[in-house]
Amino acid sequence: MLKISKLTDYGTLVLGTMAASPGTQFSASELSQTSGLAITTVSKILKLLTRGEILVSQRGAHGGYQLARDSKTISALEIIRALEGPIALTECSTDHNDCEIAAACKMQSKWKIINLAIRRALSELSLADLSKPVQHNMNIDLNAALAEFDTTQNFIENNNESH
Amino acid sequence: MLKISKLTDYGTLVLGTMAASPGTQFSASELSQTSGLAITTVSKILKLLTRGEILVSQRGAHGGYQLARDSKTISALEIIRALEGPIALTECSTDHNDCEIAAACKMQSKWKIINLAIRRALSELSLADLSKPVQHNMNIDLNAALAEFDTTQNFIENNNESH
DNA sequence: TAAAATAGGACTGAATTGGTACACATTAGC
DNA sequence: GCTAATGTGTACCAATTCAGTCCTATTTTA
Repeated sequence: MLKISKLTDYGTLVLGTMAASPGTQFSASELSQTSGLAITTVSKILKLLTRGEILVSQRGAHGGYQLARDSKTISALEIIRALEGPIALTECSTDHNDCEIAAACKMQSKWKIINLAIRRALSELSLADLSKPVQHNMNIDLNAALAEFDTTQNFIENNNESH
Repeated sequence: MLKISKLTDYGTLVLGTMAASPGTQFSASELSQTSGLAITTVSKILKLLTRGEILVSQRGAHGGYQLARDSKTISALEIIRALEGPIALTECSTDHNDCEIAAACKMQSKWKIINLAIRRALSELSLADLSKPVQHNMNIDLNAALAEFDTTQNFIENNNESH
């Protein structure tokens, strides 16, 4: 619940190391040593982060990884999304397409709004913020999130199936 | 990731129904019907919420459940905690007591601070807020959370094992 | 061409989650 | 008291997710 997976945790650790030396290229084995994590695990993380366009990779001998851009422009949300996959906003459509529990759909589960609010806050939190001593106010604005949510919801209703 | 489990989602649905009629007692089967959820599932939820002191139960024939107190004084955090168990703040001590990855511990994973901030915000969000149209500003104050985190951390270090 | 490195995908064991089942305890009403 | 209705507790199961590993390309440097 509201938990960050270990992979993401490790990811920020690794990214933190990289953010400390901008423009430097690190190999997976280097990062494995500095982080104390198994090289296989680090590789997996680096792979995912590259796919998420947070890192750029250089293949071949003397290859490695480096940050795709300034750590100030990399958000916590991006990192989470890269390492834990896209965030399922509308899990309703996955299971029961006939939607027996219409009442539940009606309720429009406020959690989604809260999630959205949190997500919004995370998107405003940069890797640089994560690496430095915290001196940052995360502001979660439920009203803005609600507006965003409604837009998404309308989109879904206009384009999709039941409920 | 940062997701609310279905059980919690269902839980707020059920609680929402109950909050709409304060002081009324509902049986599990009633709530099953109004929510469209299986009675077994609803029972499980109600049981957990009772254990979490969010509901009070009346056993026997014509028994049922009702809110333990005013919905304004029931926080989203409590609901989550009741339905998803205590939030593991210090997962570090669970796995590797010898703590090979000291570097990771050093980093003190800022996620925990963020989690704490979110948790703090959730504790200020009441069931009443969840049931009503949203007109509420959730404020996540990382600095306050950081202070709280440090206190917890010191406590752990003073009373516990390695690292 | 050999060595060093990333890329992709498959696989596995463990943990979590959602849901079910059943035996038991309690109470209301006849 | 008996019985039906209802909550309690525990155990269980299937499905999914998660963390981690491994193997086989592919790319690049020297």
